[in-house]
Amino acid sequence: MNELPKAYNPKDVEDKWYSYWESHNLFHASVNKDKTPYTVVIPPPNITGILTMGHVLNNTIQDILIRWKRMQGYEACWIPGTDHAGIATQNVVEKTLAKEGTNRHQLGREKFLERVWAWKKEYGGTIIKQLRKLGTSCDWQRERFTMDEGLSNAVKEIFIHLFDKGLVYRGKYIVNWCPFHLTALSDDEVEHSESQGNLWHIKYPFDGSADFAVVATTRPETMLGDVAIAVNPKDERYKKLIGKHAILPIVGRKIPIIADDFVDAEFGTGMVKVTPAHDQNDFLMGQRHELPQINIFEEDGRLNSSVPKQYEGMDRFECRKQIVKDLEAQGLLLKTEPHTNNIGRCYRCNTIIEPYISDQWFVKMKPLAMPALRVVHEGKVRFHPERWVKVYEHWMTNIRDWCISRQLWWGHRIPVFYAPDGTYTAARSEAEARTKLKLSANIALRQDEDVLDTWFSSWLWPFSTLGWPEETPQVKEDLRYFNPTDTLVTGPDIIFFWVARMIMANIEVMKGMPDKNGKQRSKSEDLVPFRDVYFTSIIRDAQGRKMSKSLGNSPDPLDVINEYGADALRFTIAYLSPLGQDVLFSTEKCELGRNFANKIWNAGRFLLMNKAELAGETNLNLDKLSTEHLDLADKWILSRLNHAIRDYNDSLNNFRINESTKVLYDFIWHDFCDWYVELVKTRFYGDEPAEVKRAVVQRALWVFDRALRLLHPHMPFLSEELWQHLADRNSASLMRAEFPVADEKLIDEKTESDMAFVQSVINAVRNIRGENNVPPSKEIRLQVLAAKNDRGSVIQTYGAYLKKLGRVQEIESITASTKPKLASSAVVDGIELFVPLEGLIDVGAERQRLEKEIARLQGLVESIEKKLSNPQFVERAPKDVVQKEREKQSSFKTNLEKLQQNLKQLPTS
RNA sequence: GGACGCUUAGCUCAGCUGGUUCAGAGCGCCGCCCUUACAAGGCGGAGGUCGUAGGUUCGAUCCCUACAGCGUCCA
Repeated sequence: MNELPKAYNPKDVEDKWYSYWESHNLFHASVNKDKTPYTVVIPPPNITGILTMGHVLNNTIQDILIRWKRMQGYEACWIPGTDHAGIATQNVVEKTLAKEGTNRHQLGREKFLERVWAWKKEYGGTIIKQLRKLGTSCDWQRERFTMDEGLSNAVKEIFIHLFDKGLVYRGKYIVNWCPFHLTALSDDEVEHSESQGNLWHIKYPFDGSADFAVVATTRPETMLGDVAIAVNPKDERYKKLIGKHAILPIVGRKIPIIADDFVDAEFGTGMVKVTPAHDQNDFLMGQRHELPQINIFEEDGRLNSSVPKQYEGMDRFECRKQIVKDLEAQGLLLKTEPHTNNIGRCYRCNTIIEPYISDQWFVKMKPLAMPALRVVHEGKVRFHPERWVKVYEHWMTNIRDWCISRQLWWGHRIPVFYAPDGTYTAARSEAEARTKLKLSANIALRQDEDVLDTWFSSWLWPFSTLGWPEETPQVKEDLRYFNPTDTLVTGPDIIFFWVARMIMANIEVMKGMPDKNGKQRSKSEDLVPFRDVYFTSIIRDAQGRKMSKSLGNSPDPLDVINEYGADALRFTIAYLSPLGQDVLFSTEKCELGRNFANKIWNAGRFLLMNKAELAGETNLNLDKLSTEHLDLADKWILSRLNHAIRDYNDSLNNFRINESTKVLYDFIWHDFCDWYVELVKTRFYGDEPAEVKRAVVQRALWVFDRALRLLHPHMPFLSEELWQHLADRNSASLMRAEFPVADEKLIDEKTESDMAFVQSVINAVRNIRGENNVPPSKEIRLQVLAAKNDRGSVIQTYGAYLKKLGRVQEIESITASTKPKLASSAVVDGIELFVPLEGLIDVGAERQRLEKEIARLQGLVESIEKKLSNPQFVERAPKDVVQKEREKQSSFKTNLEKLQQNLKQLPTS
């Protein structure tokens, strides 16, 4: 066989294995009654997006989970797909049109949508292609898009369902309006931030009096739409003014002074202007007092014709400046004080949101929220980390209705049809609408122009991707089998946008769905979309700043993969990602994963070289562990391996991704490479019979095979490549190999403690060498003064290990009377070790070394002394704790005394 | 203003249910080494009174309270 290259080169293997897996259909899952399903739906990335580090983290975690479960024998199904991203996509295409000197209005709706679809076809799959580079084992046959036919039907269906149930309604309300995108946004699409502004105090003269009211406002331009002044009814200062009128400056409108509890007497002067068309609170106040609504803005934020001529057409912020100037000129501006206010901005374009009255569609959320809150309280949906439950709870109990209409073209058109007389209904088609409205066939209906919020399609994702609302046998079976899905991996930033709403939709739609055996479930049972939600960390740069395009601090994952390999990136990001904490990432950190990959590669390379050497062409069967000629190192590595398996499975079961990563790292690098491979060399190169050597190499390969299985979910490419090299796999793939199960019988404390002793002796010898600066080339002898315990025999038996790993040429037993005079020494478990170093030893350095160790032991002895001399400790602490302390005490004391003797023996130079 | 999280070695962070030589890892740093898998490596070493002040407990990095600093979300 060919020898492996000296360093691991990811480029040689990644694409090769990805296409192998895909062409062998290994990612596909289908209903299999003999297996338990394990399902994950991908958070669908935007078609406009490219792969970011956030996606890398998120999808690495999903792939780890899905590969792990798949190997464990679950029918593991990971459903991928993309999101049509209404605003973002429309934007991209509009920008292209602008470059061509045209716009969507010139093009018309139909032509424009053709352009968007064309764009989608060409660029919309970018992120999906990029995901493959990461090694994601998605079932690509199930890939969906929120605008494909099936999902569009799902959107229609749920809209009609909610409309008929009275949970979707239309109304004229204040909404968050983006003057750039010319559309309404939901509350969640508005991002609030503090900004430095002013509080302007403006005089409003009373009608027929020289006196005036003073109102304070942060938005003086909206006074053009004022219809009242409000005070708190309990405010003694203004009681007598209620019912009187003032003259609105500049406009000259006569407006009433009203009383409303909402007014905060502490704010400003305690008198506020009321602009029902441009402020949420004023809107509600206006309704209570039946005030008119005067809309002063065009959709793009310029002033409209309902204001005095000189302001018409002005931008809202220009107008603000002008109004302030004009008020000042008229002596109506009393003062201007700095004021910090909270400004809402569009989450897509950062434009300041305008509260704007318009006709919009809403979903009544309270009835949907109640069961969705219940399932989280009942633990049917669990959050990891759990603290997000509180955030969820708070939002769900204070939930507001969801504005779902958008004044865009790219999206699902609202399935509502209007009759000439103004009546309307929701329906699958115009014909159906006519039937519902009881109209004759010759009456033409008009469909609503608006489209739905993108999230109105993504909240259906856990069941729409499985084919709902189609009713074919295939879809029915898939839905029963794969829904509820198991784990959702997503960012906490979309807990309201998406997670909460999916829970609502699933409960609402899946009501009464038969279970996977076809058994009808009760209508009162809440069917959740997923059982566990893992909230990922947010990826930041090394300085802790959020990744952003404008800062340019966001590495391109494809560059990182190119430089370090996909496995290295996956491993590093998983290693850095604790549950619920942010991740500070920088590209160089991938050295961790790359170095680890290279280490594993070389361990494999070493084993394969020896396999060729010791077993030749013999086909070593790696299915079964050979238990012939087991020695301490073998038993030890089996014990460690099973520890690692247990810890790995435990950590993933508890969603501790970074911990599972550390288990792999420590076991493979430290236990396997640093110790086991080194120990095994003594047998490979020793003088045992060939048949023994074959057994040893078989076992080492077997252990390595299990290590690769453990590693596969984290590092799929590297593990597959090496696994294929270990034995003839007959076109099998590691992807579908059985995941290791911990064998508790092989976890052996005695073996581990014996081995720990051997390691301690080796460490002691290495320490002597290192501290005395004895280079590896210098030969040293080890003299052992054994106490009467079984440690002595361990040294006897495993002398070869000490020689190899401690680089000792010769080991001899001595007695108290033959202790060397000039030697470096150490004590391990009461066994005294001497390394005679005549001519090499720096006595001063050796004294220092011993003194340091003595001081350390003295510290330990003293602290235990203190504990044991405290009668309350001895009385109240559990017996075994006290007993352990006593044992520690005596062992420390023995070692301490011996060290002190040896120190005394050293000549004082 | 409310809720939540964080503060441990020079840097980035583990440390899960209070007691195991519990004070750890990686990087960086210092010394030795190209030892027949790996210099992307091996071996050894230095570095921290676990944010501050109290409390609970026989015992606190860990539990409680207050405070400070940082961060996130909501209003």
